[in-house]
Amino acid sequence: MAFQKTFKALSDPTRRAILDLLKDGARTAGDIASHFDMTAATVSHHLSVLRGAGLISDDKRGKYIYYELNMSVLDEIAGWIAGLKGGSG
Amino acid sequence: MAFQKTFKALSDPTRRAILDLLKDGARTAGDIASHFDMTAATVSHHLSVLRGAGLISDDKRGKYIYYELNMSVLDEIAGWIAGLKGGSG
DNA sequence: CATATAATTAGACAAGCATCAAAATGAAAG
DNA sequence: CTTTCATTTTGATGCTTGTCTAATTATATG
Repeated sequence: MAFQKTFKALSDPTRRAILDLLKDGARTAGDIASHFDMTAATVSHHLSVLRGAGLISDDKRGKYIYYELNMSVLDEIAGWIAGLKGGSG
Repeated sequence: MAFQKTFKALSDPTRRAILDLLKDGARTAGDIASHFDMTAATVSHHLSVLRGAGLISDDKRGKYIYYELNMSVLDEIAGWIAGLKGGSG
């Protein structure tokens, strides 16, 4: 499975905070960046990692890029955890 | 929450494989190490990271140390994912 | 076109991390 | 007590990563 990118993406606190931010709906890159005490370039990098892991998707509208949560990959993670709990299966 | 150590621990493929190995029951450090193409010292380091994250617990019996899965931390991760899916709550 | 705004990309750097070999700890057995 | 086995710890090394500044792309507007 392609868990590697996903877990790597989730291992950074800023990236998890971005996901938390997006759970209420899509936001622009600038809006997201304004919530963190780091440069827009750094946040853009984090968004790129999240996108590469399939955790978010982007939607360009004019000057803005809207980012949105992508649940399916998170479902796979949840499934993996459930598998650990299930025992030998 | 103290997710940071947990997600960092899960971000390495060897450590996830160790958890997969332990889902069927406790194993000694040597047994675990024998499943990987790396030195016992390296596997010991990974076990230490997993223990530090609360993902496994150890049980020393004589010459051997048995490691065992610890589900409660995984439950917290699953809960966090569920929270993302739930929306604004 | 020139300017302003939104966002990314490029390049550099320090901190962190996985790995190994070698040394050290701890427990059992001769 | 010395040896052996199981495991960890130490110290070193090269790769990865998060961050920044500066430069670049892309879109809208005067």
